[in-house]
Amino acid sequence: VSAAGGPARRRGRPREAVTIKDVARRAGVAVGTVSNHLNGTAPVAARTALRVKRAILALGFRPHMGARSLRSRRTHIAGLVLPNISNPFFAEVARAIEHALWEQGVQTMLCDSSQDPERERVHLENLAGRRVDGILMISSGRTPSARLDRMDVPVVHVDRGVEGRPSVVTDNRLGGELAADHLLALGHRRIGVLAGEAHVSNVRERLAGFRAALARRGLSLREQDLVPGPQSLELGHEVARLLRRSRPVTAVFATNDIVAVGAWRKLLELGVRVPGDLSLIGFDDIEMSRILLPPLTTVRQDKEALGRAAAALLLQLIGGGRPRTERILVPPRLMVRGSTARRAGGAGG
Amino acid sequence: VSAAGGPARRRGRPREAVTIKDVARRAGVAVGTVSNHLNGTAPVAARTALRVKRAILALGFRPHMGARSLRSRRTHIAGLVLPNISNPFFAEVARAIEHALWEQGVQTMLCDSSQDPERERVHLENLAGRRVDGILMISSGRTPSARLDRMDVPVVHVDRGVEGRPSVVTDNRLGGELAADHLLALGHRRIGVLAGEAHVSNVRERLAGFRAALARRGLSLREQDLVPGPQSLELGHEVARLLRRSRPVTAVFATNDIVAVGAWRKLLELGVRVPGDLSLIGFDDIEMSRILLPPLTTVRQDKEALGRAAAALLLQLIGGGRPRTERILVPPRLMVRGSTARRAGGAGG
DNA sequence: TTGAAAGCGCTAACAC
DNA sequence: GTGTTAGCGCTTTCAA
Repeated sequence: VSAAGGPARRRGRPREAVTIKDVARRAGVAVGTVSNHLNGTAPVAARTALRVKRAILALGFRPHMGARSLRSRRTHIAGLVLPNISNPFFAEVARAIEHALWEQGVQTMLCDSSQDPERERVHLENLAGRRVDGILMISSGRTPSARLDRMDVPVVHVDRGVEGRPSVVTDNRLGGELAADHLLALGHRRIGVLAGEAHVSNVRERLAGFRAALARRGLSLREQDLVPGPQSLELGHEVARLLRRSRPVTAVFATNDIVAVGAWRKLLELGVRVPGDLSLIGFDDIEMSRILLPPLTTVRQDKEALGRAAAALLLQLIGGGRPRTERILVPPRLMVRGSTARRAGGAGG
Repeated sequence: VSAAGGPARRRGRPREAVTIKDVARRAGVAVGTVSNHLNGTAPVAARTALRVKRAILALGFRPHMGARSLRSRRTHIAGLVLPNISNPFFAEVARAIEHALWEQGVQTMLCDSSQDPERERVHLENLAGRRVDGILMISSGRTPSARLDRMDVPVVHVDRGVEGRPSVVTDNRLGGELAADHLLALGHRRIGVLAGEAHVSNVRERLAGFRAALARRGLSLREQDLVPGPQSLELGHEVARLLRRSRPVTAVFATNDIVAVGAWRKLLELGVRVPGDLSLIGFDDIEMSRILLPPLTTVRQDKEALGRAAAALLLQLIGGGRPRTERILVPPRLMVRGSTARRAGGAGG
């Protein structure tokens, strides 16, 4: 054995990387043995193990995950594609996902698509190129189905489900019903909706549930009382339009809390009292909803459950076993707070 | 040329991975040539290039980034370690960082430390094991310096600077001064502070600036008017304590907007009018600050600039060139909105 | 138990 | 211009 090369001398910043080979040499064993020790692949004699351990410590050896992945074909990375990490709802879901994955030794590659299908495409491509083990995705709602077909990595949709693909979503339809039933029980009959965009699946579902609940009472949503548009504070401001009707609405359902907050703000500016003059209900239950005064009545999504279930489903898919169900529905919960009240001066029923 | 193997038949989910070798065979060229074509490492004849291109398309070949990294010693991954992605300020910075890195072909590994030094340690270790090209880090403030020393990857601190290490931070000291000067100009003399924790560097800096501005007027912050604690809504609630003094404060400086929002909420509950009875100023300028009524006067941090500068600095460090400066200061900006006003009934000056 | 050696998919020398 | 080949750091047969 020649002494050529010498042990890990450190120069400059990136100190000479120490490899499993260096460890083997120093411990006087074969690289395979070090590997076995590291992974418990095969039994290693206690004495040998000790020497290996010492060598690792002395050299400050750290296994190279990339090289490991090349052989094992597992990167222990999952991609997380979402429309906007600054959106508090997505951020909370992202956090739950990151934590759940991390507990299983999987790291999260953050991909912010800005709700842009093209950017989403590039991210998907990059993730595939990295051979990530799987992908969790809150879709822009405009992801071509063919693109998903071509992925040779398991993809689980979160929050915004996609027909026929593994999805973990809140029972949005039920959520919509909860919102409607709550307002109806308070005597409201003329209800406006700040709706969101039709290509976002959960918006459609919430609306469907909402309409169904109205229909059960023989009521229906008048098209003029529905304001579509991207879910944002600005859409919330449109609440003003719903009040300029000849027969204005007495309650408003916003399909998410951001929109509801926008409406809340506008109403305050306009001097419309909530819930005195108008009841307001949102969806999601982001932290901010609790803070407003009056606090916002809303349909709560369990972000933690959403994230954990999505991570778990993805892990199952990666594991290869076809799981029992590929569509997981997380129950929503009505949070009655201060922004909704019985219809003023109404005849009721 | 034998037909053995045949073209990419897809079976099951993970379709037989097609490698550069397959492409080479199909195009009837050497792997080196394919590589050259892919990377522009060496000129490739137009005719050859065309055949390679065709083969790539036909086979649906996608270069394996992992294998590539193993040779090139560049993963094109940066780690992003932060205390809590659900915190709107961190989320906005994270978004700016992700976008800036992405534009340079670098992907972001999200590591949420939950402000926990131990979790932070494991994340740092994982990132090192992955041989990420660099790390951007919003430290828990309790990261042992030795840990950072051991990293053989460039680390850039964001938002919370660390003495003697590459950092990109808002000029927090100046920010603190801006806040104080604003309140002083409005005639306030007795000012309370909802402070945060001393191990967070930017809290210290903001406080120092705040104190310095007071001192210039011959004033000083009385210890009893300073409430320390983790920056959260709950700390904001403590504003009540500042009002129970024999000579209560007329203005309050919260070292971040979350705390300010907590205070705002508490004050509303208590029937204390803002800014009529009490002026309130925050720090950060998160989206929510604009939405409250009255909107919150605050010291704005430019999250976009912070993120971009941090990404740029990290990229420079990775490139190897020692950049001009390793401590970048982003200027803050006072946003005067509705939550501060001239001291009521004060004698002024 | 342990050692030797063959790759994982790709890049980078170096020949031709 | 293009082909060949030696690794990058690791796991995983297969022998010994």
